Amino acid sequence: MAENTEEKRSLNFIERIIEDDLASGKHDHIVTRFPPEPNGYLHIGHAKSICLNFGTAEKYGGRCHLRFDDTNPEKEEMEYIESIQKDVRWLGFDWSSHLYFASDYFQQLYEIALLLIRKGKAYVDSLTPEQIREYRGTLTEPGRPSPDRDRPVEENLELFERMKQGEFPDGTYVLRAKIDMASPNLNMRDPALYRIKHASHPRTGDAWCIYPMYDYTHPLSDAFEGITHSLCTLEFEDHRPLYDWATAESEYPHQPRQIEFARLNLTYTVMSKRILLTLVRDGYVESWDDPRMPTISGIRRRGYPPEAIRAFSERIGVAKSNSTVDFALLEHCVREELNKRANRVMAVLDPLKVIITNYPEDQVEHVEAVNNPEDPDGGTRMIPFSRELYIEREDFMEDPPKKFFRLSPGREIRLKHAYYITCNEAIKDESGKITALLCTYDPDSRGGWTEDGRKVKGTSHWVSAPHAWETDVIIYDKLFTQEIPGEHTGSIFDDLNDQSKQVLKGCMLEPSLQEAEPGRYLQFLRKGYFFSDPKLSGPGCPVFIRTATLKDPWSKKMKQQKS
RNA sequence: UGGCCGAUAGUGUAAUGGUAGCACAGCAGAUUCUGGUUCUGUUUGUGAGGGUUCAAAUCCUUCUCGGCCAGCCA
Repeated sequence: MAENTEEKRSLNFIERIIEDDLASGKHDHIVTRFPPEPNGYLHIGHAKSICLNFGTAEKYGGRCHLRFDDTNPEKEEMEYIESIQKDVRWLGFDWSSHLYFASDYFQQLYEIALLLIRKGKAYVDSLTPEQIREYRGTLTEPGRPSPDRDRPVEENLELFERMKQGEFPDGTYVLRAKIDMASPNLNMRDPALYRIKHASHPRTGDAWCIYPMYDYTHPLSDAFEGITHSLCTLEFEDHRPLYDWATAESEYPHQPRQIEFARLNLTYTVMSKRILLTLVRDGYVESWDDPRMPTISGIRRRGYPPEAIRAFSERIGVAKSNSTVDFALLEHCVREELNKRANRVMAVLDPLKVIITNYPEDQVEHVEAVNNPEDPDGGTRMIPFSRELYIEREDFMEDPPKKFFRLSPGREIRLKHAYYITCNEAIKDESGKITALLCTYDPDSRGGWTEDGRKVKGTSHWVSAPHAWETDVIIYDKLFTQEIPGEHTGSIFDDLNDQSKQVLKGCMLEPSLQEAEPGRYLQFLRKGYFFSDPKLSGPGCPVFIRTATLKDPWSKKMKQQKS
């Protein structure tokens, strides 16, 4: 059909495997899964995995399951189960009816454990955790068999039953796979399959006091669900032989295949759950969904659109080498999306009063403003203009450097959508601080242009003073000052950016903004992309936070010259 | 000096024996009622040595560097 017109995009190594499997007839459809443990909030690294799993399934007309790996009741909570579902949906993915929980398989898993025992492939061990570690050997020395390794099947069965019945306290017994204590891969040295935990599970309550381990549960869950390609991160590479052992020994007809890829690392951020928890717990940020956090809930509040995250995920690709993606690429994807859809509005964040001396005292007129030049259907709105206005303080310089083409004494600029104005005088207070600018306007320049076609290089945004809505605006910046936090200082907490949150008081916004509903993506003209934070906004009083700056070569150049 | 995996511009990722490409970042310019967007141009790369071949990022080999593994976590 449209084959010729479509550019042939190169495949990543996972797609290559899938296409081979489809071509060879090994599979006629594919099934993937996203398997979070509900023990915390999802972050941008999980977003990569979500996009990869759901996106790949979508691409090949298959399906992707959302499965919670809830095998450790001590760490897991209902709250996380809900937030994770919300995050996946927000990213734009749909598991339809395929929502699963490893805990739903507890009975099935238990029965397979019985099978393994009967086959002589598993045994109940009474060694303590410390002893098991000793017996395991080291990276360079083989392990030794546990004294319980050759316990008779009947005895194993009986003990396992009693474990299940709750006869033993935590840690007294464990069910172990009987594989190879001399394997160079430590995961194969008789790994634990079941442990005793007298803990209440968020979903199964007190029905069980033995819980299966990840290495046992995960491959079998994949098998039960007919997962064809089980995508996980690199650190599970060493577990693959065990994954294959479990699916084979279970004698379950479907054999899934585990494929590992490199997890996402991003400059200027940390992805470790432990550190993120510390940031929240010790008050470095305000919450899990603090807009500075790399959590999905954080970036959602920050005003990053889900489409941008998906585009980002697409662009970073997927491979097997450890890598760290430039944060600038994420911001690029955010700007690219927001440029298309964010309406342009005017907000003066650091106001400087401008008085148009030749404009009638009580006159107010309304000028028409295009909402989004990138969107032909974006429409226009009317903005009040009057004798007294605010412009950005940084848009005026008394003694401007070269290439400064904003306002200064005797110079003319354009007020966006309105008129040309010329500055005549800067009013100062006793301390020498400029308090107001006296300007004149050209009545023939209404709308921001003139018949004579004279060039006006500078354009400023502005707000009519009597109509302005005065409010605070929150400016967020990177949480860390270093590309790799802690790389040089040894502690990521020494590299925190103490300027990561600033509340700007007394900002002057165009009046229509007071009506902005929560969750609006906006561009404050020349200042950046802003978002009405759904968490902080109330009816009639949206709270705007900065999502990202605009690219700004001028201020970058000024900063470079300073330093 | 155990095992497994990896190494391509600054960053990320293609090229699977036949012209090393794309994106971001950087730089320079054009356009612009946002110093935004858009457009054009451009700097920079196959970790090292050896081998096979007419031809190697790609195959073989040695080395170097990096990551992961000794939870009854996932």
